[in-house]
Amino acid sequence: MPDPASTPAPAPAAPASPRRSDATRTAILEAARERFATDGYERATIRSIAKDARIDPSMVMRYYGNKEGLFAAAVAVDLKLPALDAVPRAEVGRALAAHFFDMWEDNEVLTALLRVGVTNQAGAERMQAICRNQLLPVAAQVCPDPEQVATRAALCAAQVLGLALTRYVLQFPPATALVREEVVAWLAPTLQRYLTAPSP
Amino acid sequence: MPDPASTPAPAPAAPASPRRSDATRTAILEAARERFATDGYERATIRSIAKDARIDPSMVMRYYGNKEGLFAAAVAVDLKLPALDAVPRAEVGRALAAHFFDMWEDNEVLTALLRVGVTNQAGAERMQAICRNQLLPVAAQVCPDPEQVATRAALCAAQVLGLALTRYVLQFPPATALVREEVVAWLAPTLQRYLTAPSP
DNA sequence: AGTGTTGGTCAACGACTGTTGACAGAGTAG
DNA sequence: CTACTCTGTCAACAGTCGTTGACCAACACT
Repeated sequence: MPDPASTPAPAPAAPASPRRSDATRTAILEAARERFATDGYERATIRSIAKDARIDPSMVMRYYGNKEGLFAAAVAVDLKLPALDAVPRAEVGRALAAHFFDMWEDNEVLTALLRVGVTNQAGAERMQAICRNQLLPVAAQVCPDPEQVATRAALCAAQVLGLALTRYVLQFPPATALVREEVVAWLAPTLQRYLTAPSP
Repeated sequence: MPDPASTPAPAPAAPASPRRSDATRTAILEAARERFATDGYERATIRSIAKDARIDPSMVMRYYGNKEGLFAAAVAVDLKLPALDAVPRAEVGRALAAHFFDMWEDNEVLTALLRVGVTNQAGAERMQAICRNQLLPVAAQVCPDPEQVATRAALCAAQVLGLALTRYVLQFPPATALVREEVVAWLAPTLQRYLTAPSP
């Protein structure tokens, strides 16, 4: 049966089998991440990715099946969110804002996912899954009402994604001019209120 | 000299010349807006737009020159922002939040611009121009420090665009489930603080 | 009437896309 | 050495894209 997304490993039970093509595989993934981040899904062509990785386009197909498989393999996001019940309740907003800034600032995977999610259904679902699996549990640690956790997490996501959009994708000058402390200082009270304030 | 974006009006000084093809022209623009809003720039093909408008793809080229010209003609955004110096200072956040919600809710041009701006340079510049020409002057009416007007307007844009992204483009369930009063109640204090609060 | 402009259809072009299969060297096990 | 798998290159496929120009019908003007 065809299984294009998985690697054709000879030993199916091998947890880590170093292959001679690992260098090529990672080169493809790196080029793919960069292209997806700067061009979005449609304009990031397999040919351009292959050229960046200095290999033939057919290698991409062999190792990752098709373009969707390549995207799935290239974009794996771990937000590395800290446990919010370990920080003082009045500082969760600041902690989240600082963490998100640091994650976005040197992680082109997040930009790639944002750009792709806007025009590609699979990308949008991936973003939704990340929010549900990674952001929601952390929000649940500090939200007062369990019924509102999803709403409050979505509001936080909206604020963070909105800043990422204007800063990294649209590159509005006032948004790109902000330094770390400014971004954190402006966003912290917003996230704090979305997470812990009583429902308006 | 080629001037593909302008209409080939016989009388160059005529302010309003009703042409026999006006119905076709508006049909093209409506179909283009809808396609750009749902598919983004790359996947909204001229052929699909022409099929929606029930005409031949070559008509699009004749009337709007090329795809970029079509986009420029189809997406003309007027935020219709109210004068903020006319509302009580403590309510500018709520007024803005309510206005943006009403604008986004039944205006697919805004969704089209957001989707296109993420993958198309011209779209991004268009968004930036709208913020600069329409949002900035209104923000200047209520911002305490003239030097910070651009920053505060950008923060408001980030929050509004972030909610639009999660609600209309990515369609996160918690974001789409919010009703008007909830959106306004959650966003109003944020916009109020971004516009009028002292610099953090 | 005839003549020129405008609205619209049709077929095709070159370029580019994702994708496929045939084929050639490098590495390894027997 | 032989046999075989793995890695990589090359050429081509079918389809779609934006775009163009030839051609015809409907109208407007004189």
